[in-house]
Amino acid sequence: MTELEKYIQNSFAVSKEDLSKISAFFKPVLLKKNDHFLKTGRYCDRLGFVQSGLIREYVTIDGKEITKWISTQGYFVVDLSSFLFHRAARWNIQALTDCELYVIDQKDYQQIGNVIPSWPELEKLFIAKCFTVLEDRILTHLSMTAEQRYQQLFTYNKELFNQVPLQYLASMLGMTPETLSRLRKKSIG
Amino acid sequence: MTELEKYIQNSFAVSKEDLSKISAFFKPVLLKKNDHFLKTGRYCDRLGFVQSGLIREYVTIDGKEITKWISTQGYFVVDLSSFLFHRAARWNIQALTDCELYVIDQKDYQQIGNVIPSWPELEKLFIAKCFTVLEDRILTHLSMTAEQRYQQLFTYNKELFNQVPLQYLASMLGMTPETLSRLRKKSIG
DNA sequence: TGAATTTCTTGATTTATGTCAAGAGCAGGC
DNA sequence: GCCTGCTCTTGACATAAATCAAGAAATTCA
Repeated sequence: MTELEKYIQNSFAVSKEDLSKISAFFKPVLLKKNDHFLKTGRYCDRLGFVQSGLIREYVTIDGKEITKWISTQGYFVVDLSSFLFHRAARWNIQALTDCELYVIDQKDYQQIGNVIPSWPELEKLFIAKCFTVLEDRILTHLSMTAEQRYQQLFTYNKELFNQVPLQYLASMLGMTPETLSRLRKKSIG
Repeated sequence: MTELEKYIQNSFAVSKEDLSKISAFFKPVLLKKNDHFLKTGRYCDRLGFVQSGLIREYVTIDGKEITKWISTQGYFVVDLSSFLFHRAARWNIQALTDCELYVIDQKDYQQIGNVIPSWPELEKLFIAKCFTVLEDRILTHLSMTAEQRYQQLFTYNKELFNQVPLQYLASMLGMTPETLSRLRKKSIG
C-alpha cells in the first residue's frame, strides 16, 4: 500500500477495493522549492496530497504575508472554497521544500462519486473533521496567550521547528517573529 | 414557506418538493432563557435551527467561560463533532433569550438521506461552507488587532450589540470585557 | 568557497491589552 | 417599587506583545 492509500484509508475508512480505485485517480506531481501549487485569484481545479516535503498556505494582506497553515506528509492541500464553489482562490499554496504530491483534478474528483457510491458521505465526514479542527484552533485564539499557543505547537509539531522558517510559524501562531524568537529563548533556557 | 424552509432552501439549494420533505422532520421546541440545549460531556443527538431568539455556544476552560459563537435566527446549533462522530459534546449551548427552535433528532436526520438521494452531497457543501467561514475567522485572529475585530463585528452584526451581554461578545472576539468597553467608547466618541 | 541575501536574535522603546478594584447603571424577583 | 445581584464602565497600574533598529547567523548561489 502506498503512503497515499494509507492516508486515504485512515481519513475516509474505505474498503481496500475502493481504496485502489480512488488512489488510481491521483497522479504524481513534483514541486520545486518555492513553486506555487496555487495562487490567490486563480481557480483551484485540483486537490493535492502531500507525499513528502513542506508546503505553505498563505495570503497577502496589506502587503504582509499571513501564513494560515503549513502542510506536511499526509495533508491535503486545496483551496476548498475555490475547489467546491468555483470561487477565485483566496490562498496561495507554495512549496517550502521540494515536494512530491499526488494530485487529482476536479474532473477526476467528480468521477470518484460514480465509482464509490458512499463517497459524498465519506467526504462529508472528512470535511466535518476538518471543521472541528478549525473550531479547536479558534478556541486557542480565544483562550490562550501567544506563549501557550507556541508551547502547544512546539509540543505537538516539534518537527516543524527545524524545517520551517520561524517567521512563518510565528505568523501561523498569530505573533511577530521577534515574539516567537523570545518565547523560544525563554522556553529552551 | 416557513422561515425554516426558506433558510434550508438557501443553505442547501434543494427543490421545493424535497424542501417540505426535509422540513417535515423538524419539530418545534421552545427554550426558556438560560435553558441549555446541550451541555459539555453529553452526547449531542439532535440538531437545532434557530427560528427566533439568541443562543450561545461556549465552553468552560480553567473556570472561565469562552464564548465561541452566538447564533441568531437562521443558524443551526449543534456540536458537530458529537453529532457526527458520537463523541462527548465539547460545547455548551444555552439560550440567551427565550428561543423557538426547530429540532431534528439524529434518527430522523439519518432518514433524510433515504428520502433525498443527493442529501450527503448537499450536506457536504453546507459543512464545507461552514469550514470556509471558520478559515476566515482564523484569519481575523492572525491578521487583525482586537480593535479591528471589534469594528468588523460591529459593522456586520450591529444587532448583537443591543441584545447580547457585552461580556459574551468580548469573549467571542478574544478580548476582555474591559477592552471591549474601551473600544466601544473610543469608537462611538 | 565566499559574497550576497535572507533569516534570526537581541535590545530599547512604545503600544495594546489584561488585571484589579471601585462604583454606576440596570434588570429581575419578591 | 425596591432590594439584590448582575453587568458595564472607568481609573490606575502591570504585563504582553509590537515596533524599530542593528547586528549575528544561516543559507543561497555564482
